[in-house]
Amino acid sequence: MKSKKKRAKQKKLPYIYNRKWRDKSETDTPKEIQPVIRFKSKIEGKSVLKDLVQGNIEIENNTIEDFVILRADGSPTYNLSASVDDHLMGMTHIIRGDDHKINTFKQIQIYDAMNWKVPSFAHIPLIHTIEGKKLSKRDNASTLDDYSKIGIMPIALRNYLLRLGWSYKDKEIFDLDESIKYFNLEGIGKSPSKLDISRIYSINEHYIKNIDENDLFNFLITYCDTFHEKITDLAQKKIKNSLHFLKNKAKTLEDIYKNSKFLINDRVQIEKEDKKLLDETAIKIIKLFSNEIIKLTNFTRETLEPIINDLIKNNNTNFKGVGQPLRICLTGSKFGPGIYDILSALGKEEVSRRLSQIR
RNA sequence: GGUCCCUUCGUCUAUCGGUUAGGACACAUGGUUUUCAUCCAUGAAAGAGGGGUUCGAUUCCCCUAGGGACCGCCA
Repeated sequence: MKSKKKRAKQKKLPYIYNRKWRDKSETDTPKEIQPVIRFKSKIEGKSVLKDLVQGNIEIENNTIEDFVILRADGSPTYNLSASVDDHLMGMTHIIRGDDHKINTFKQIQIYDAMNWKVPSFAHIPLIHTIEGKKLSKRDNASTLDDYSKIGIMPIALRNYLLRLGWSYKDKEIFDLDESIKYFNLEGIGKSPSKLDISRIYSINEHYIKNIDENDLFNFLITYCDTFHEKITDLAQKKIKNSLHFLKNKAKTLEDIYKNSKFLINDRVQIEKEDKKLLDETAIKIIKLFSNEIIKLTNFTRETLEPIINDLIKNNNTNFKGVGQPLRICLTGSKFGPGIYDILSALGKEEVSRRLSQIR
């Protein structure tokens, strides 16, 4: 058989099992081989699958070969196992990928042969990569874990996947209750859709900014524990208090984590590139700022703003001239949360401590 | 190659015979801003092609093209 198949492929002819043993009796079986058991599939006529998504699909029965249901070792193949299992489990609806369409014609014949009630089928289109091919496990962003790793929240991915290949009017954001309430088979499109990572980021960002802050906090801590580092109770407290501004600049949990690093680590590490930005004037401004804040009893935006404004005026510079050195000294990075957010999150003592280490 | 399926902006999609073809993401420009980002405004951007049916087709039918899935003693 193997050789026949090869020949068919070379000649580019359709291969179909020749049904050689279809009508032989059991006694004709050669003794020296372990036979497989094939299903005596319909040869005449057509079959119609009333698919809940795809509509009616018609196929000539003779294009379905006598498929194997028991292997040589006696174990059942997928099509037999799936049919039996689904029947025994009382399945009423089978919703699965498009790639199972042909199997359905085989499985329906098994149901019929057993006189079982045939369930309803819905074959949903596959998800394609951006290149337009079936998404497979080999693709680097195909598993849930891949998305968790980059800080995509489950609820965001759920929302994205819900809207991929399905729609309800112009609605884009669905919480869990709405997903259940509005989802239906009728809204599913027939053509495969491509996975668009920027859309996933965008929805994730929406959830980061709009869900309850306690929920966000829990997602974040779980994420850090799993993929980065264990966050101490003290650091957790600091993050929780600052989450309202940390989340503003984030598309992913990873972004929030990065923005929180200055709260997690007490030691500030300044990159070489950034160190260059701390020239004489910058250091001078830092010193002046340090001296000013010592006098403060309240350490808030209201009390800090006049100090910074004076520094800008007296040193003939702009906000960047003061804000950037401060940010670098306090967080080790040019980028990050707003300077007043950083200052009040760290508090007067910590700010003084970090600035005193600059020389 | 055979069988089956699909086809509206770059992407996800709305439209169920009559619309300036709508929205969202992404993109571009401008504004706000304190870096990065957010936010706001504006803009560019689509019915694969050809035939029918019809007063009228993105919408219904046919053909062509393009794309996809399946073609295992895998699931």
